[in-house]
Amino acid sequence: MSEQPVRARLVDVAERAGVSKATVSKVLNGRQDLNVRPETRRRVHEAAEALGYRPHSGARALAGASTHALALLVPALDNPTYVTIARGAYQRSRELGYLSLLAEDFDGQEADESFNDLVQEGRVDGLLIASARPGHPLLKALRASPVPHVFVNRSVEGSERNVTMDVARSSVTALDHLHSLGHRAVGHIAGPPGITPSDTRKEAFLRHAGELGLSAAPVASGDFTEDGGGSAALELLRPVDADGHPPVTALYTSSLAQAMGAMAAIRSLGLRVPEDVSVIGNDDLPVAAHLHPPLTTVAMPLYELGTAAVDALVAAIEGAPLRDVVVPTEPRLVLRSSTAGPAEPGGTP
Amino acid sequence: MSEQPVRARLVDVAERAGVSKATVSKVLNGRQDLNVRPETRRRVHEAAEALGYRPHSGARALAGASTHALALLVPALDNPTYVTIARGAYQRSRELGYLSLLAEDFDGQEADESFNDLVQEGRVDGLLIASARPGHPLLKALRASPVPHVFVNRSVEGSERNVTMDVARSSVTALDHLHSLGHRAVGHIAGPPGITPSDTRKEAFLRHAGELGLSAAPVASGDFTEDGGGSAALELLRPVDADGHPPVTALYTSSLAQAMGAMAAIRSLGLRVPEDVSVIGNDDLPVAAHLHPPLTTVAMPLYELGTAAVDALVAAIEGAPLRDVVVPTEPRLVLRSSTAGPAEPGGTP
DNA sequence: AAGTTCAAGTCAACCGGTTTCCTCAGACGG
DNA sequence: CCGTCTGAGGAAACCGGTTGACTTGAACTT
Repeated sequence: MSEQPVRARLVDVAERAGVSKATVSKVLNGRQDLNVRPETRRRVHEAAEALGYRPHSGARALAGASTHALALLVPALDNPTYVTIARGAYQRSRELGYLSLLAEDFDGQEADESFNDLVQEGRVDGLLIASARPGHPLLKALRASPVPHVFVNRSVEGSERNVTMDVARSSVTALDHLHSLGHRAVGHIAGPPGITPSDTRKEAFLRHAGELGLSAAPVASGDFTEDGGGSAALELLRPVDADGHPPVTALYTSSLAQAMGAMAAIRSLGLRVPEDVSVIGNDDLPVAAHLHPPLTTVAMPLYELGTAAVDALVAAIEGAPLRDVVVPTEPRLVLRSSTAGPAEPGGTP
Repeated sequence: MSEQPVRARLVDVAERAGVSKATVSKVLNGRQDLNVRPETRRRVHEAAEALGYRPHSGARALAGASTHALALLVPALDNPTYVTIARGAYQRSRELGYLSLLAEDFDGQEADESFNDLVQEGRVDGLLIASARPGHPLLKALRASPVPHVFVNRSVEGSERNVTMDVARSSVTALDHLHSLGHRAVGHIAGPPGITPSDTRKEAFLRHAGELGLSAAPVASGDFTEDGGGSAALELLRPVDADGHPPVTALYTSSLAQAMGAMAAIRSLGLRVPEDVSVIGNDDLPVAAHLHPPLTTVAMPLYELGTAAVDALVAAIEGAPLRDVVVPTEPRLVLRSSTAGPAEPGGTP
């Protein structure tokens, strides 16, 4: 029954604690430029607690203080990669006393709207942007109205506010695995060109393929979707030779959806996974274990990417200078059944 | 260059249009209790446009008006079902001049926090709740502080504010399909007990199985996940008889993830989909087409569920009385390759 | 001609916080 | 004994909107 039917306000807390609004505000915001007796401090906290006081975010924002809210813009919510990042961001936000709002930014379609709704209307203090790409409308808006913001996963060249993972390393990990199984002709299904993690992964793939001395390392681009992966896979697997062997014996894809599309494409050519073609995908999401066959992946620190991005953004909001950050956790190989040694040359008909 | 570096405020618009703040506010909010000359009205709109004016949501909320924001609470964002609902909600919100915020409510874990952050701190005008279940902490909080809210998909008995789909019909559609293929023993993988769409689907399944005179219609429950579907499938498929035939020749699952788990379980018993066991899943999400084999589904109007929920909630916020709503679009069978006629009795070894 | 009505806006209080500048009492130094 | 300093907290302005009461000039009645 200590529950009030109506919201408790700052004055209510002040009255109950026997002090003024000003004092309550200062105490609850933990300002150290202030002298209050421990006893008073205690009374204030007690009153706030008892009344279940929650500051009105609008009033706070109006008074020139922080809204204690961030927004995360992701390009596609049906891509579990972003959901994982979002979870990390949400959790870390909480820990830092911020609320993180999630918005889908269909590759720029909604960017301006979201920007207006969230930033211009003063709902958030900063932006986590996972949907950046060259020419994105948001980039212009951000220059006009310089809200604190960081770029997550997809970086923006020269912005000095990118929070990313070691994606180059993921290509190396994937290739090393396939190489150690005996594969010498490996194809890579990249994401759309121009998107940084995609480009970086591709360059690292080509470089390391050279270092390993692979006999073939073709690359095809496609959307991060099943269809994108499917058509890219067909590009890489054709033409099959007289014995029915495709030009590569393994595929390394940029997303899980692409891996699914690639596996379907492989089957459509009458080939099997992994007997004829091995497949390894990026990002170890729960579904990977439930595909047929279960997919070998390179696990990326997505959750951690989310937390790191929030750390950087909150620091920026609180006045620290921004700089590029790469989360330290290394990509990790998760072995399942979609990769195996290649059929011996001239082997099974 | 019409871009101002600083936010335009109401006074700025008023000044530019040569009227008072009050007039601008009334004009922009389209209040009809007001007399303004069309000419004045035009000038106001023009000025607002030119300055790129956006009302500060906090100021607005503080002044006792609406924040023009809603929140959607979903139990799991990695379930694309909810993402689809969220998209419908988001889109419809926009059309109605609201912003819809998405929050993950891990089956009640985060409910109180979210409630505090969003409702108590005055960030939103209403709640769309897709994560309801009996005993959910939110239900108590909602009674204490009666914010406008509706329950989406998962209904709350007697609340008179449920927005749902015709899930009973989806069971009928699925069963009719399997029956027409010749299946007479069909198992159903239900969701966790106590969650309404799950219970309703199950009851409809049993009723219609009776109407069709099926020889067997066992039900097993499991989480909406792959693992949940997998273990439920094993329950239903065991024991296999001397010929290796399981007790049912088809499975109808409550979620796509369950269907994936079920297909893996079927294979683990050395059986094939659809030759030995057919599988049909609920909700036609894009991935369904890319599974192996492509999954036959019952398409539910998820997007529309999202839009209908927003319609109901906004109506409630604007003062209309609430009532239960069922979206009119009927479940639709989407035929793919995971369903086929059962093997003839005593057929393939 | 004076009173009434109405259209077209304006005034100013208010929402719930934050922050700057003050006050006030007691301690302390000279 | 008086001036000053300092610790502890208060008064009030302000943020940017909304809203109901109020003003004003013109037209319309009687």
